[in-house]
Amino acid sequence: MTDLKSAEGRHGVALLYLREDELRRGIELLFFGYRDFIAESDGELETLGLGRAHHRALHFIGRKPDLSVNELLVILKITKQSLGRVLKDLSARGLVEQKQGRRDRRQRLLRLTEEGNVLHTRLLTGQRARIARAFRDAGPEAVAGFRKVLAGLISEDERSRVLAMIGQGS
Amino acid sequence: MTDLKSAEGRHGVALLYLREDELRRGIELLFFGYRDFIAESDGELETLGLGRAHHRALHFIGRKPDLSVNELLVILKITKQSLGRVLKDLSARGLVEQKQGRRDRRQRLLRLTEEGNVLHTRLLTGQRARIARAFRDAGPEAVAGFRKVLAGLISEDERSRVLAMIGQGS
DNA sequence: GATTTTAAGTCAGTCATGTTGACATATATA
DNA sequence: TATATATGTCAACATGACTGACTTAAAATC
Repeated sequence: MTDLKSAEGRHGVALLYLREDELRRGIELLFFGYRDFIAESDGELETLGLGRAHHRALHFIGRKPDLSVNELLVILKITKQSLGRVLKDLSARGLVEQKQGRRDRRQRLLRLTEEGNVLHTRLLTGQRARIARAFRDAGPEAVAGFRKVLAGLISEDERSRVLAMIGQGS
Repeated sequence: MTDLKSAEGRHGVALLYLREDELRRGIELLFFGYRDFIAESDGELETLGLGRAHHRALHFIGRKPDLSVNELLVILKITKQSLGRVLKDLSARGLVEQKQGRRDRRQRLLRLTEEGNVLHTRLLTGQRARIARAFRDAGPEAVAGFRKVLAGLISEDERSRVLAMIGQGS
């Protein structure tokens, strides 16, 4: 009855799920859900003297071995200098190694060491457990919706590229 | 055929959406979707010399005026010292004001000034536009699924409290 | 009424992670 | 040969978190 601003479709149909407070709920759910999901690995990382930045790099390197530094920069959207520090830490701890590219010898291709892979797997397993529980509790249709909405939140000019990188579907 | 680890239900039914790579996709979608969603307000904030921390505080104060400092601390899950700096900035810029609680005079109740409310509205409008587009493109069922999954990602021991705070449903 | 707990604020120091800007080196490409 | 690209590095700085210690005022409890 109240608070239906910008929630009327062009046929006068009330699009209830687009009401202001429904949008606010979506925004806040994203905040709390993301926060708690991401906080999960923190304990494990802390014992190793690593942070979330290291985790992100580890994730994308583990996911696609022989990734170039530049590809990783594009994925993470941080500066070369920021990533440089992270990679130095990971190398120093023997979690990541770099080798010269064969086709392009300017490139330094990144991959996890065996030890790095162990950590990557351990962290990923924890995150998968959490998201798997949420997925299972919510059911397959909900999961499809979850993806659809998140895909729509990705910057339009990168969406197709990002979705292609993430994998089929979406 | 391949990669069905932990994706078989106890009846042997392949729960495709729980396959390892589907979970990974979910994790990555969350990363990219959240990142781009959150990055949106940054420009506007930067021109004011404010950051995301200020935005979060502003959001929850605007959303529930006369919030106590402690309530805000619980919501944001940061330390008193971190919040202190943020509130000092917001007060100094005349965006937030504090008044003594009447029932409990130890409390400092927070609310936005008129100017603070203008900024809050401006930022929220931008975020709403983005999420509204994603919601509209995805449709109501997808939105319901989006919420269901995100609610499931919230820490179990706080979930009901957080969901109650966010609002009806979910 | 005295004691303890709670709400809030503050000072000081540290850490993680991001930023700019400038510059160097090796290699690929035009 | 000249230019562009991929990477790395030095230095300085900003933001937003943290810990630990301590204060003040008010409420709650003994």
